Amino acid sequence: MPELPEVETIRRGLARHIVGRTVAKVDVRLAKIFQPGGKAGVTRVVGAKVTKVKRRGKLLLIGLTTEETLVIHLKMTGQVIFRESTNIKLAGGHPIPTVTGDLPGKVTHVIITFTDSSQLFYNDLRQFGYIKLVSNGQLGRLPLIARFGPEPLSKAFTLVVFRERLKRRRRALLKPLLLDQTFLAGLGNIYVDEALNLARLHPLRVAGTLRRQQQRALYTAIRRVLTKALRYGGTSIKTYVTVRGGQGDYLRYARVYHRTGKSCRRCGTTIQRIVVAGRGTHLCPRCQRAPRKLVY
DNA sequence: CACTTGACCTGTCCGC
DNA sequence: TGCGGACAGGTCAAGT
Repeated sequence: MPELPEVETIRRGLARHIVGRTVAKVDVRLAKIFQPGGKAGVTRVVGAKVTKVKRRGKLLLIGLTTEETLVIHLKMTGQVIFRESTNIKLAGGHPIPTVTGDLPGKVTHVIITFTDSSQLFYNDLRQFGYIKLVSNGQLGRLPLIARFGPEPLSKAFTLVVFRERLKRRRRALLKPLLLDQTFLAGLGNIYVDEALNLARLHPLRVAGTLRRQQQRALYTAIRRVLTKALRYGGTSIKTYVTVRGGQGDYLRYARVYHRTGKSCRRCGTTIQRIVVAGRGTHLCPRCQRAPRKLVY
């Protein structure tokens, strides 16, 4: 599920709801999700107050007064859902659309209860995600974080920086390159396809062959796509929900992702699906011309 | 260096 | 209705 726009949407929701709350209890139902597991980790969190909620790449970082941080990776199907209290209905009175429809449900693996009895649920159908507890001093040394590339929406990520990084990876193919979190932190399968289409570049183009104008187009496309997705609260396919259980709306505006067989919004050509880097890849074969001599 | 594949899991969907 | 296979938003390690 969650790429930068989804994780950032969740971050904003969390920041609004849990900052200042104090952890009363942590219920770990599936041990491997909460690391370190056992009593040790749980004990360190109980009594701590949430000071801030940040994001780096696709990671959620929940800062605690204990100088430790809960690091959450949602991977493919993780959900973080906040409920004010067990007795208060959600806005609109709608049930929370989790995978199973229940909350907690059978895919709820961790429940954090705050002292005011509000709760945070970690759901994960495929169980790829995790919650780690890391001291703030060690945060930057987490392998994932240590190797992250720039934040695509940050001021520091300029066209000049992008060009420099492309130069260093000139032999890479665009799709795997953009999926690589050490190149840029936060893009995933959806927004890579979207950005490449907007920039009119084929996923199998070799990075070093881009003309300057195409480098610029790609840079702009990445930022525009992410910004737009953020505006619509991300993309809900199957399991992504916001902190309040809402859906992201970006799929309505998607250019190619999840649109195999439909017509390109720009030229009407049928959107194609190919496999690149082992991932389903969507493109318009007319807007995104295949590199010379490439047959797939 | 850089790509591909399989692994980690559970569920859905589609064709037969 | 059942069954097998492909596929699903992400990383990681291993192989080429």
